[in-house]
Amino acid sequence: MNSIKKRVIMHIDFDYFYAQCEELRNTSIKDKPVVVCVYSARGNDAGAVSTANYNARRYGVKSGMPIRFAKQRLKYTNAIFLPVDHAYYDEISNKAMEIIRSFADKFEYVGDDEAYIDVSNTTNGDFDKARELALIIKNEIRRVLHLSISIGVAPNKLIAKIASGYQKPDGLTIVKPSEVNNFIADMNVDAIVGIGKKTRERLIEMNIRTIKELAKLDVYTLMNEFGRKNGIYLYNSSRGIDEEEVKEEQTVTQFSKIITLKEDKNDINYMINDLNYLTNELHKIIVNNGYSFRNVGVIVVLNDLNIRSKSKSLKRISNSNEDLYNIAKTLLEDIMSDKPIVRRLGVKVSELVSSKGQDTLLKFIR
DNA sequence: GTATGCTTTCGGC
DNA sequence: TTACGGCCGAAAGCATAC
Repeated sequence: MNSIKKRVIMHIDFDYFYAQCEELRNTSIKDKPVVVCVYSARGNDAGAVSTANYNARRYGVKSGMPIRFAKQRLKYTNAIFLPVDHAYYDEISNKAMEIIRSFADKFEYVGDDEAYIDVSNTTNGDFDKARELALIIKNEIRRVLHLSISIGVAPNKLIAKIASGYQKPDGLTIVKPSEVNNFIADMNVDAIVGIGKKTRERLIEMNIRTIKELAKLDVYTLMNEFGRKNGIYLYNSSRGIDEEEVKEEQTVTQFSKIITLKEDKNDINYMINDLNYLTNELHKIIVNNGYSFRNVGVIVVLNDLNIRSKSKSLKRISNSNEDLYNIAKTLLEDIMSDKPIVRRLGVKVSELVSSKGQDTLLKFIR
């Protein structure tokens, strides 16, 4: 029968992924706090924490934290600090994704440690079968790769994503269609992807904090307050409704490259070498992936960690290194006109067009 | 006024 | 006491056109 079938969507999330990878190749560190770090060029342990295992998290260590802060917190432990090794993590990620894909009707890669799969056909819309399948996937990933993952199973991507984070690590949370509304009712509105700080604050002003409170508003009020598109989105998602498909091919939208300067600079003349390096490296990435770009941006992080950015859309697409450098230089001159003290410098390109692409080309012919 | 698209900032991992 | 990456996509802010 080809009638309408209940959708069964899984969101799969690898637990503390980078740190877990490190535990894999050196099992002796497993019982210690493990902190995977991105060290900057400044030495002295300058840099930030990328991921930490749960032994480290118990001490309040979390991603984004300065490395030296993490060291302070773990001073009296036998903690292990390691530099990120993306090549190695990618290798493991690829193997894991291959296994997950083999169980999926449709597979969507989200990142190194995250994927959605649609298993509506495989499970015939049956959430009990879905639970068995999720356990099989977890077991298979554990058997082959010795890796633990968390899975959320739900009727759509929105709820599956919330469910995978509901119990971690090594979690499995099933939310059947009839359970969706109870599952989200008491959560804060920002559990919904798409509700950020501003929207949350505007809702708080309307005396709305939880999803069930949000669901009491009618769609006209929401459209009036947040615009047509956002209003409808809020109306639906507060009811656990989300029609987004699991997309086999999700397209890259930007590439960027950012570095921490060896020392703070407030003079563009001392930043030109770095800018040249960044645009050259970024250009290699663009070319290697077979893209052209229509937007160039420059990002600067000041010594007080405030951020400034400028970007520019091009009249026509380009893939030239000269264009990239010249535009980036102009943007940087603009940013540096009042001589702020700069700590980090980055360049990005967006509005990408695959050079081999067919359909994508059409919309750029004017 | 609203919808759309472009620019800038935010936030997760 | 302080301490601070490198990416990405999403959200927010703003400009422009009807």
